[in-house]
Amino acid sequence: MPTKTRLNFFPRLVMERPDIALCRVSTLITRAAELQGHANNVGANHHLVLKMLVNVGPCSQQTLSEELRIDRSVMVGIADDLQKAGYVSRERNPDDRRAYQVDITGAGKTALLHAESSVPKFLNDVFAALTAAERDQLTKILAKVLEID
Amino acid sequence: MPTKTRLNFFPRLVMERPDIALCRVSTLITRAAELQGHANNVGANHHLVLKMLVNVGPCSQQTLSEELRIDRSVMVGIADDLQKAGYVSRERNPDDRRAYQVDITGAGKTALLHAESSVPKFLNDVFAALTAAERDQLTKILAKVLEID
DNA sequence: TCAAGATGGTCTGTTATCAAACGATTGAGT
DNA sequence: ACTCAATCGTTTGATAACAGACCATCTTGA
Repeated sequence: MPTKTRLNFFPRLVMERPDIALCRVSTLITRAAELQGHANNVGANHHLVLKMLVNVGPCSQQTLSEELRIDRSVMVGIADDLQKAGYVSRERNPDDRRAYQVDITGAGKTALLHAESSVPKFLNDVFAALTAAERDQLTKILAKVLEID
Repeated sequence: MPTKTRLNFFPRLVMERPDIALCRVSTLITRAAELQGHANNVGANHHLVLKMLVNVGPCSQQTLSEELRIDRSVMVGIADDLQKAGYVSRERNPDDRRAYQVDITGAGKTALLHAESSVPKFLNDVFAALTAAERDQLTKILAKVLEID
């Protein structure tokens, strides 16, 4: 039988089109997260919302979605989920009755702590091939790319 | 009126969870591509298939999808599109009648050349914030992360 | 030769995401 | 006071991608 040909065409593509490589890595991350169960990248959006609420206090859905780069219409579902789980409260802002005032609850803080505890392991798995220095470089480069505001 | 608060919470997230930053960058790329019309990231998959066919010759859909990290079931649609456009031929492999023999046509080569010509500008726009050295670093880091075969 | 498993391509259902439109509310200008 | 545009949250429709099942074909091993 014809042995499986190893083409290794992709590395060349990475050099020529890093943008596509970025997309591939990001789907790779999603898969890795799914393998590890929840609280990593599956539910990453929920995770981020809780994290932000702890760090900056009560927010409107709009603020959350702008700051976290999550679409407004997606944020609706996330807020639904978190509220249903009892992780956030969601009251109308009395000063602006269009907006909600989303805030994290005690249960939400507990859940966040639990989720956070599994993050280091996850990152280690995803970026296993990278040295600490390379991870720092990557982080800085990504921050620069995202500085589009 | 209360001035729009700039929270800048996201940079902190980039430091703590580069995996999420990667995902955000990749959606950012998709958006940028859409703004610029086609032949960049919109249709990136089609582009990649043509590019690979030129470089490695006729392939089965399976080989294309493995090498390019595109799901088999997605590859079906891509091959359909390319064939319909006259950019590839698609005949059964006589040695293995399960598999197709996908090959690029003259029209496909022309289309690829045209698409390639707009890539440098696109990459420049997406990675505008990065120096040449940083782009090299990013490319190398991505290649390393993807070295999961 | 024949049965069992692997492989190539396809199709269906599910999920995540975005764009666009909508009602409700707010703010600005007149 | 009144109108008009902007904003907040929501819903709907569209698209991309993946998982899983499916059939046809090939390969392996008895």
